[in-house]
Amino acid sequence: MSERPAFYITTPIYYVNDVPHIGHAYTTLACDVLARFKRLDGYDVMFLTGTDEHGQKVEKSAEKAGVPPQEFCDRVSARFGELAEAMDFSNDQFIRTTETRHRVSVQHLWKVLEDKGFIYEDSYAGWYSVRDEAFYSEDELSDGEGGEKLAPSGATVEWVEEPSYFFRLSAMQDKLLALYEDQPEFVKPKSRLNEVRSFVSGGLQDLSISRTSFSWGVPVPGADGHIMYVWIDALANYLTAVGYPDEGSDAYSAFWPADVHMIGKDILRFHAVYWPAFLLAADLPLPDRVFAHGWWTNEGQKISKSLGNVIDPFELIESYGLDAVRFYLLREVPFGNDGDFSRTSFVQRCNADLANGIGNLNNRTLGLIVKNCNGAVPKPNDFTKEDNELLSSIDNLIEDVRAHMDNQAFHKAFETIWQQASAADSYISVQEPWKLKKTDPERMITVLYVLAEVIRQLAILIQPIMPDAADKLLNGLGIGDQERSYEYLGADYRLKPGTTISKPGVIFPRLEMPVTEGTSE
RNA sequence: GGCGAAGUAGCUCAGUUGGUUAGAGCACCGGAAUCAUAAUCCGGGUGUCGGGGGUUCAAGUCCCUCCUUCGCUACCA
Repeated sequence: MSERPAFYITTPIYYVNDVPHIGHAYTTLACDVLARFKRLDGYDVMFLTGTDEHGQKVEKSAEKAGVPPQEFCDRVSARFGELAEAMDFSNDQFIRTTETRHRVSVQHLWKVLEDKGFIYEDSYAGWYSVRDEAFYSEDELSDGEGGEKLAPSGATVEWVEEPSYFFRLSAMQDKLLALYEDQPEFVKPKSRLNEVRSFVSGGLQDLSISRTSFSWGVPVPGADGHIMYVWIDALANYLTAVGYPDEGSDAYSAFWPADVHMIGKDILRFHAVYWPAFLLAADLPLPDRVFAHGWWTNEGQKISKSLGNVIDPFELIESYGLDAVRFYLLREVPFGNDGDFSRTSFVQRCNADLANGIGNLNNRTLGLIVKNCNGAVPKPNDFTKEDNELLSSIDNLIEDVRAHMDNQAFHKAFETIWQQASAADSYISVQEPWKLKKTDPERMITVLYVLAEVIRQLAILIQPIMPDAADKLLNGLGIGDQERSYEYLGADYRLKPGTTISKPGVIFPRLEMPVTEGTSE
């Protein structure tokens, strides 16, 4: 085991009844950036993602596709693996709930909960619509012409009862409220904590956690015909991945409890209420934080399959390049808020910050060095006040960036970094090295050195969000693979004079604005 | 209906415990420069801080009220 501090971050496991879309890419990207940041910052990181593969919908979809459920899962799960590859995600594991290790883990967790008295058998009853495959509560129903009950969809419903095991969620209310009180950052953003608190304050009903009406799931130990129903099965993946039920394993002792469960706001309750309730009941340590991010709209429209405006991450990468896609998604919108995806804002953002910003800064600086310093990093003379101001602000930048990253405030972290790129542009305009070439070549050398050093640190800092572009920038400055962690930020590892510099290529291509469509609707 | 959040520049948003002429980025306009992917730099605000009332020497910031928008209000994930 290493001496480094551990950091465990998870995405939700994605349901294989769906194909990968921008929402999946977004959640996992946020985790990827944080995971990469933490690795560079000296942490031993476990970054987990995967797929949720059980349930009636999967069973039905497989049937429809004419393949066994497992084969269906293999097929769809692979698509999420392809997304991870296309997005250059650095996950350490890809868990699937159909794996044996997960069955063992979740059955063990079940038994623990049962032994501690949190599980009991009863029957689950309600108004069920066969057509909608869903239960409805009494107040959602309306009366049909023949006196029968109708669902909001207009489908007829019938009263059904099936035996089911229940989890005593109702017994956890006080403990949960105490959790939100004692650990107010357990749920972020804060508005989500308010929602959760108000939900729990209103009282909790016990949770039905098994089914007998279908069979694609983890069998309930010692209860023939029962399979586990979604929550315990799905959420327990976070434990499985680090070795549970072997609480003495290296992975478990290093990584549990998780530091951040990253989720979309749609599954907040399950992570902020059910999950800690299960863990409290099982006497297991609780994760530090559940972060619920917002949703994307597409050009102002709500995204839905029926509207046909789903954003395909593969297509985006194809159109704009991976660096731009990764950057835009986490820079454009305050993380936690909903955001609107638009081609115009995409192109504007990427051109302004990437092509015209860091890309241009790199190009003009290295271009001047190649032309005027024999293609090598020059040896600087004494730094002036202006030089020291620029250098010291970038030497200390990691402090602010780290604080923002620890709050999952990605947009602020990047804003902080880009402010320095902007400061470097101001600096180069004031110093005018292209004029110094004739008037004071020694001074020119120092100015170009300062600029190149700023680029070195900027490139190190942006590795988490744009690993590929950062790699190109660092290669351009001759920075070796072993000199790219955050240890190498600051004044102690300044750029080495003499390093060969060649004419820079275009790292951030300028994107074309989308053709404006006619104003007619 | 109940609970909660929010309404600040054309757009997206910052505005600590109330305290000098309300800020940033983008967009826009003007000027400069020409090393660079025609990129960059400097300057420029045109805001009834949702409406109304109140507390205060002083309110975007506190109180009341009204309007608008959004979220949550349990077993699809």
